[in-house]
Amino acid sequence: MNLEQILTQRAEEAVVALYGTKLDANVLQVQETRKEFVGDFTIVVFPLLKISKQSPEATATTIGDYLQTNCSEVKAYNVIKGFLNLVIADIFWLKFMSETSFDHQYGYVKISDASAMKMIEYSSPNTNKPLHLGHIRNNLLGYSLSKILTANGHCIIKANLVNDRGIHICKSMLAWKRWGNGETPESSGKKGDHLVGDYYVKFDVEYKKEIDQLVKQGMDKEEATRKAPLIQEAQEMLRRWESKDPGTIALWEMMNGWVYAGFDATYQQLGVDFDRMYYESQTYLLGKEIVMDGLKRGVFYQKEDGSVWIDLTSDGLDEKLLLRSDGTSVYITQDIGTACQRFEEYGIDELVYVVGNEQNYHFQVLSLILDKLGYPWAKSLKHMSYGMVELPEGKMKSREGTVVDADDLMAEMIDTSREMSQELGKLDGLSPEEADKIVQIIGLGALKYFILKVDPKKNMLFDPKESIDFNGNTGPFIQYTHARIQSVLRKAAENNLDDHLEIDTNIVLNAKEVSLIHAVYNFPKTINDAAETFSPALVANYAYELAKEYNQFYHDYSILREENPAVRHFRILLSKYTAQVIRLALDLLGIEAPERM
RNA sequence: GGUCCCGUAGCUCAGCUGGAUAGAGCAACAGAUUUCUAAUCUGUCGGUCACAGGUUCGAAUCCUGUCGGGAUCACCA
Repeated sequence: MNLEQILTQRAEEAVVALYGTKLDANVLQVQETRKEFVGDFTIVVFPLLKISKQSPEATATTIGDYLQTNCSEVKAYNVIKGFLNLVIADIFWLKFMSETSFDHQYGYVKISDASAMKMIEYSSPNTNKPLHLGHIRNNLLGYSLSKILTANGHCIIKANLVNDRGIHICKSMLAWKRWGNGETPESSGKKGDHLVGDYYVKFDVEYKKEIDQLVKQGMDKEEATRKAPLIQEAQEMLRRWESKDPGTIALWEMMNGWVYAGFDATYQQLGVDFDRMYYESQTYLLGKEIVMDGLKRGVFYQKEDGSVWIDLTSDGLDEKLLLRSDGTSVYITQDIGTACQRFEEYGIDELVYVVGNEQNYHFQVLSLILDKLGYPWAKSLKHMSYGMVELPEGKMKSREGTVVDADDLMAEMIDTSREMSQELGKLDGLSPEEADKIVQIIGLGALKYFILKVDPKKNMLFDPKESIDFNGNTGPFIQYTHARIQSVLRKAAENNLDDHLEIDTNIVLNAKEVSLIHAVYNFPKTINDAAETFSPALVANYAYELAKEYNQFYHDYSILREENPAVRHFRILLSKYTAQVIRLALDLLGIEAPERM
């Protein structure tokens, strides 16, 4: 039970004792006291006036008196209008400090009683082009969310569904066959995913030329788009792929292999990974039987041309196609199949899709269909919907070449962090390997934090100039605070000041110290909230607040020069815990916290 | 047109299960270094929380409407 819950309970007892009325749940609000007032927690008494039949001030004072007398955690109180501010006894904070262990990962996070098995699908790239900034947001969110859910005691399976088939892959294959001259990643020195992406672009360029040509010859634009020889050839290639033509399959496997090698490198640098890979080439036929079965049971209906539909108009949605008139699957058919497969294969309790908000409608429909099919877990599908990443010059458009490539972006961030580190002399005395490592940690920390600090569901603006700022609300600022605390701790160790770090419960805390402990104390709550709302941004902003809090603490005190050993030990320990919580919070974001920088 | 999301300082963002005088960072200006890392800290400037109603002791927060921005409504994935 945390402090807020204890106080809520005590206050409810107080109301029973003083006014003889039992309150409904949630009538009583305990919240943190705002910085400008004295106190740690505040109870708002306005809702109690009907019961107390007293003025706000009198009610607050009466309850304050009771709590001070009967609740050992409450040391003092003050009343401002209808707000009862409670001051928590130092002994509570000191006990918290001495009883809590931060040494192992999440060791002190209360694991919820019903810890669940969850699968979280993220990344989901196409194999016809390299990853870009939008994928970075997806990957960072997915990876961070999986860590946050793990920290809450859940068992998480990280899954990636690779879209490795379809007309877009055939476009790359065709262009490579025609204009590639046997170019490979080895022969060209290009990363495999970039190489294949280049041929995808090449196809588009040539395809456009053909369309223009046909239009010039008087053909209708739409017809030209359909009848251009290149697109027809690509479609023919897709048919050969689907009939498992050996030559086509071999080419497909070779080029996809290049792409996977490229993706692996990107994933590795970004620091994300997966427990289970799914490939659309293996799953795209799933779901058809389930749809046919649903048709038999009358959940779906068939039109005259043989296509299968579901009518969702009574749910405020539209009619949705499930099987084409030629009997082949569409996107959602496959998703129905893979969802069933996953719940059967792993017995998971929840399936989370990290997918952009342009697919909100799709997932709404998917969940509804599965519900109508009678699957009890249909409501356990969760869509972690996130907004688009925009650039100062507008939206990313691959056609207009305004896409920010993931590999380029990471390289740029690292370069910038190297320049800034060098300017400040931070790399002096480091070996080239050490310098590379630190520069990478900081550059990527800046990128990850910049993206994760924003509420996932909102569209965000990515301004490259601002993202490489290392001051203020940024990843490097938090990393730097952590590194500086480590420096303090090293110094303490050198001077043998940290060898018996038990807490003297008689020392008196000041406002800054209480404020810092309070911030540390809030970490588990933050992780819980982040898991419930699918929002790594809560953890990010928490980490920043904590780092800022520590910087203020540090500037007012010469920790190691403090002469009272008990106080000195306490401050060293508080520094240590703060550093550990910062490191854990950054870890939940997939950001490393270096010991020095 | 239907549905969903967003609108908070010049800019980027917090705050949203209703609570006190709406907060940070950037930018601008003024300061701070005998001390553990100045990638730091302190201060000043900056607001009709898009607008209008409603709910109530109290609304940036909840409801309704309007305006503005975005997404989506394919026999694409």
